[in-house]
Amino acid sequence: MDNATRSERSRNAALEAAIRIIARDGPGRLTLDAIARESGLSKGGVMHQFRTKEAVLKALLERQMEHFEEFSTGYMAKVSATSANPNLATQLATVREAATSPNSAALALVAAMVENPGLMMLPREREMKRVAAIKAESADPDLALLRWAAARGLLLSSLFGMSPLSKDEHDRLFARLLDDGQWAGVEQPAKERQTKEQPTKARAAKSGAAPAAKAATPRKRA
Amino acid sequence: MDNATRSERSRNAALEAAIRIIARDGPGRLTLDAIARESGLSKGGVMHQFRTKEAVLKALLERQMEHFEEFSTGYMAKVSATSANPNLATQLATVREAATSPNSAALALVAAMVENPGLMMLPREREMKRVAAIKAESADPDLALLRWAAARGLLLSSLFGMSPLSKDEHDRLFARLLDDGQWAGVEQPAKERQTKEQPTKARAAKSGAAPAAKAATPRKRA
DNA sequence: TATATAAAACCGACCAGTTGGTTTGTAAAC
DNA sequence: GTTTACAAACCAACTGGTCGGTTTTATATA
Repeated sequence: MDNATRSERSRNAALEAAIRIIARDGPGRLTLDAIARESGLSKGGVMHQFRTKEAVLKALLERQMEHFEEFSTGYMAKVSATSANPNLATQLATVREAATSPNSAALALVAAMVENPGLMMLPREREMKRVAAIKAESADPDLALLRWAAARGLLLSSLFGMSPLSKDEHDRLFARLLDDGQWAGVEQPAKERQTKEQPTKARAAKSGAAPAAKAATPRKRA
Repeated sequence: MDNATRSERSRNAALEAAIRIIARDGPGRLTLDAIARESGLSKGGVMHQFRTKEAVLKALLERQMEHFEEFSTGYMAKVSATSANPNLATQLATVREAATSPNSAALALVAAMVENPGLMMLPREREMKRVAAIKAESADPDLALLRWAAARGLLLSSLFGMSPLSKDEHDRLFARLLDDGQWAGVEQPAKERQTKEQPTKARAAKSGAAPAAKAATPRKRA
């Protein structure tokens, strides 16, 4: 077999084994020996492809980021023409994809954080760009951010096995998040937002009692 | 020194050391030896207070849950009279508290998950009750769930060091989440919600295309 | 109150197993 | 014939956990 492809096959086998281990046994069980066992390679073989464990983690992260990047750009291409906020739509859809995909490669992220929190820098930086794009395209940046945050909440909760929601609810919520029409009702032009809530706790109700009233309020944008 | 208080002081020292370690070095670095070193106790001393590492984790979890439970009930007492949805308000405030508190004890959760995913059962069950209460009290349960999810998204993101948001934005978003008046505009009575978004991926634009147009669409309720 | 004794809290050396990583050897690809 | 891909034995450091012993506190007795 060709040398280059042989190498790539081994790298691939190792990384996929790693993901399998994380998903099955938890991030704490991801060791080099375990990867060797699970992939069929010898430990020496694994170490030949990745000089350190951190290299494995980094490769795992990059691979996952690449995967979702791909999904992202594909989705973006489809909606950028029709959507007013394609970046938000794309991010929401991507997060949903991550939450849905079974062996969720997003587990790589968890593993990375456990072992070496510093590695989180890479995804965080990429995320900052995305958030910036979302804010830039939105008539109400904070609302967009909140929709984005909600999606992430759903994703992370289920990723860590602490989601109290059923799959049905999960899907329904994502659908509503993605539906721009559902949110137009609370949009507020960036600056003139009335802040009726001071950051201190101990009171947060005041309004909200008569829910239907506000619904009819007309909304325009620049 | 009294025996009982001596014990409690040691337990306390160990648990606080544990939290410090998780926050500083990541959950993967939490070992019994590290706890001993960091707390000033000897390893034997630590082992005397906690028979196994799992016992440490469990104690950490329980302690954290107790702390937020306390905050929760306190907040609830204050707001239950005036708010239309006190459970949601309380949960939002509690999550904000967790996200704000510096040494965030919520890290215990991460550590538990890494070491023994089964431990997540306890917090998840408690969470399910809370979510049920939130749904029960709300005129638009899904909207409430989404506000709840957004709060969790903000919390978990910053907890894992992957929040791309500034502290200012963070605070502002929580404030808006808590303000019921800001959300009345999109409330929809539980059942007759239009689902224009099927859960398959690869298409989610269709609607939302002409955003302003849709915004004017009247939404009525029973 | 003084003292003997038990019990609890704590220490630190130690154990077997595991960890990330290295070294040495070998067969195939170049 | 040199480099590349892999295997297998190996290593020091560390892992969770045990154990015999020392100190501190509690209790009984006189």
